Amino acid sequence: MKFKARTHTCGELRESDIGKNVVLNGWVAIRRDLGGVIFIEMRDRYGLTQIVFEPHYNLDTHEHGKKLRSEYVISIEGKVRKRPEGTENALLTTGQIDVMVDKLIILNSSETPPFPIEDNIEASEELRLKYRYLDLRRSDMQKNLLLRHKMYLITRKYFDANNFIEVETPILLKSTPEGARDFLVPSRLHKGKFYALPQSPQQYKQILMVAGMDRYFQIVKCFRDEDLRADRQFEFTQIDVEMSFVDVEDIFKVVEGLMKVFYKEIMDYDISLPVQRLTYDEAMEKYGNDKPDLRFGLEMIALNDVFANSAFKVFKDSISNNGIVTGLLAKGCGDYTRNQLDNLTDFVKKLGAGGLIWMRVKENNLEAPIAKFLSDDEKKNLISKLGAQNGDLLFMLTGPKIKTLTLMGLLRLEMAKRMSLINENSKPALLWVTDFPLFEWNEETKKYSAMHHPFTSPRVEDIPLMDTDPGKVKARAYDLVLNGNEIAGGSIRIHDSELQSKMFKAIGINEEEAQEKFGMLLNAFKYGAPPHGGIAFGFDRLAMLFAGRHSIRDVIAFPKTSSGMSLMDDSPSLVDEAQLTELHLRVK
RNA sequence: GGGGUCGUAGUUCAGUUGGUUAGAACGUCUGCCUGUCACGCAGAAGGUCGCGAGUUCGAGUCUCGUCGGCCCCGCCA
Repeated sequence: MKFKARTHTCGELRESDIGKNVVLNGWVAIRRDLGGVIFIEMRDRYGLTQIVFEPHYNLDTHEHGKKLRSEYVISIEGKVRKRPEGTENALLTTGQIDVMVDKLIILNSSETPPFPIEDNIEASEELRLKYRYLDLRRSDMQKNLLLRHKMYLITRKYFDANNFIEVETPILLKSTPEGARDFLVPSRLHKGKFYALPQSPQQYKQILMVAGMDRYFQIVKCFRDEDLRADRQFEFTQIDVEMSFVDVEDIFKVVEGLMKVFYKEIMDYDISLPVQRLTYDEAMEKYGNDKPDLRFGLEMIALNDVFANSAFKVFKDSISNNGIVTGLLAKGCGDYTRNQLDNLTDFVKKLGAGGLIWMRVKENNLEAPIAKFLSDDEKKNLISKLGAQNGDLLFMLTGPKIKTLTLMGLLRLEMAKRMSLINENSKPALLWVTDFPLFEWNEETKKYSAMHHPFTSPRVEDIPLMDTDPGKVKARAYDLVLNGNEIAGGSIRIHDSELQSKMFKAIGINEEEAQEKFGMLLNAFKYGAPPHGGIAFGFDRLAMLFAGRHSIRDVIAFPKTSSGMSLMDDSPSLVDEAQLTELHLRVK
């Protein structure tokens, strides 16, 4: 089918183009056939233009135009005309003009789409994913992909300007049991052996430092076979960064610089630097979360000293077992009904809490089922410590430290929702969380494991603790948090083999095992590894936040559902027996 | 692995205590209509009530199972 190259896009024509003969190519967005005259809104990536078929203007073309339906692909030639007085459409950038059609070529017809191609549609996400090519035809989604594209450019420009080099690393590599579950790829040539897809290019980027690349970055796909969430997909994109001869502050400077450029170029907003910081311990104690949302306060308060000598058995047991009592003050919520409170109790119980202690503050006293177990002093101290006033509601949780703080952190978020404390338009709350624990106690294996990864450097002053009290060792690890979302995480790495051995020993990996699992990196380190460190951004999450969305699926062209299916291509799927045989596999 | 929630026309939804022929809006189709922009008017077609069992004289509605979407906990170095 012959058609001419467009002279203009569908978002381009203005009053200054009146009188021009133009060619437009695009889709039929909306048809309004008034019988004697047909109006078509023609759409492409750039916008909408109203084209007009009129019998007096061109009888044959008008006749032909009657065939048009939604989403037909057309090419038209016509003359730009000023719209008659009073019929301009201020909602369209092209609303001052019409294109009177001289010639229409129908390049393709279309079945009626299952949902309209427009913004603010009510189609279910399931349907949108099945017909993703139609979903992506919507300007809403095209805007998101355009934003993503812009972010790739900003990223590459920024790192290039700062002397970083983008290097690609392998997609097929050795499986390492540490960390997330690997996606495995069976080897055809090596019977019974497997490659893994990268969870991140961690070891490769460190090796690039050994190779003297000095400053590396990469926009890279990573893969983790873990359950999906609104902000987690099997495959996701990182901005991966590594630098030599640096300490924490150098990394922060580079990252903050990038965030500044992002905000400036995407939102035209000047963020104030440096970004504020909290240690992991502070974040957990005040917000019950290692990625706290600081757009609102609602801080938790540790109450162990208030109840240090409490006769209340629940507190007494908890505190003597090294647990914590944490409190949360909900200002002005003293009028919550018993039903609402039962509902909140249910909320924390379902998350694993034993129960929820609540108290209404009334006439400078506390009204609650457990009030009778507390001494007058305790009540007084509790009120003053939380800064509670009449009409307030307070919550307490007690139990093992991290678990209890986490639960209260979830209640904090729930209360923030109920109290409407989260304003989506408030200024961005950027935050560094620092001094993460180096180790994490694994109850199942009864062993310590690396919280970040086993190449993370401890704080120098904590190195002696690695032998005596591993739980107390802090790492030179950090996360960047934006509005309660972890958007980047990294660490200064170990580059000294003696310290590395100590690290492996602490997490119960002997020399032989270390060589077997991490030999590539350990061998490289024998030949002059510079001190180095880095960070990796969750690119999709960042794009999601800049797009003002609540799911990374909205900024990924072809995402999977929360059960890991692709509704458009119906994967995962069964494969031929022959394929399995070739790969030396048998399905149990 | 666990919790919550949803699944009815192409789409978004309503559907009472289990009871006649399952409704509405939008969309689609047909006819009329020369300035619409949510075009209008008149009419029509369109249903495996996710799927499978069970209870019942009778199931969209109740029970069990199962599949799928979304959210969360666990998990995600």
